[in-house]
Amino acid sequence: MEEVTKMESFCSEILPFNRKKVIDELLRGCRFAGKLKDVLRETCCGGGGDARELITGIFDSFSNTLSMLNSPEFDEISQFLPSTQVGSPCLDGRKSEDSVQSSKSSTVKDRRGCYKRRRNSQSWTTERPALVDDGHGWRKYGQKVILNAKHPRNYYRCTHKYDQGCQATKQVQQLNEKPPLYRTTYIGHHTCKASPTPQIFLDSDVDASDSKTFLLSFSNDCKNGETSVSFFPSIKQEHDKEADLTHHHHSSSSNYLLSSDLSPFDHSVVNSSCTTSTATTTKTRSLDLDDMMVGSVYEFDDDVLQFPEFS
DNA sequence: GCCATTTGACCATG
DNA sequence: CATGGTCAAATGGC
Repeated sequence: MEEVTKMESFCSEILPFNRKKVIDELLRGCRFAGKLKDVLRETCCGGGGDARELITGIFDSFSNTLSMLNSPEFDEISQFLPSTQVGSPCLDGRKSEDSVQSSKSSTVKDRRGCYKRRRNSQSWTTERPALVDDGHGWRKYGQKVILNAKHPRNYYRCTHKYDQGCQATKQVQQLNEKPPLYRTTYIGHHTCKASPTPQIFLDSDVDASDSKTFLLSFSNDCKNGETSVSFFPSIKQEHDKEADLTHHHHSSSSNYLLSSDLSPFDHSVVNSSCTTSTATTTKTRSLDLDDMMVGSVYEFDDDVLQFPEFS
């Protein structure tokens, strides 16, 4: 299985510590994913018993992997990570900014060097007809009139920016009045511990109690030119960590962490998403599910993913 | 009094 | 220099 080979190669590069365990677990998960992929090809909705069994296997596998990665040993791994990782305090944390400021003028009005704009942070955009509660606590810190825009843009930061150092921000701008349309740009992932409420699902027709989390993996098969799709279940309590880890380690990847019911998955949507994946090798990108909503269009740095409203 | 929002100023970036 | 992202004092609501 080519996916497995790529995964092993990847793990060899970034996981020198405790590598075999991690690789074994990831390989196992990949095998399950491959089987699941085949099953889903034959069944239109993927909700059969076989799929459920495989999902359970993948669930266990990746849970184990995450547990290992979250061990203290992982801290040692982090030193091998690329320096371009997002969320570095040196890039956008206020403490480093303040230290810069303190070395300059003490005048209150003089804020030269007091902050740096965040760059390299992962961002994605949603467009929705109404402002919805995404489950996170946000605090407005600015409003700006934007050129050629009818409405001002509002700037929000996570309420846990200072108590937990969460660097997540979002920008909300109303695009239309009739019908109302709001564009929300999320920048950075939540690192705060506060667990979001499931309210994000209440805005859609999806029953929150049945909602599950899946990691969609898009990969191109170099041999026959086909794009393959795998998706894995995840756990709400852990996906923050998962997203964070993946984000830091695979900055140039193309996996999508989505929330949805398993059954209503629409193949045409999956296929159209795949065509936007430019990878000639397997790419992995995960996103913070808590910030994503069913029924929205997501634009990432270089990809577009449409996730339809389920009926 | 505390906390969130408002708003003008400051600053980074292209 | 224009634009937009962020800061922080002022303000308002509870």
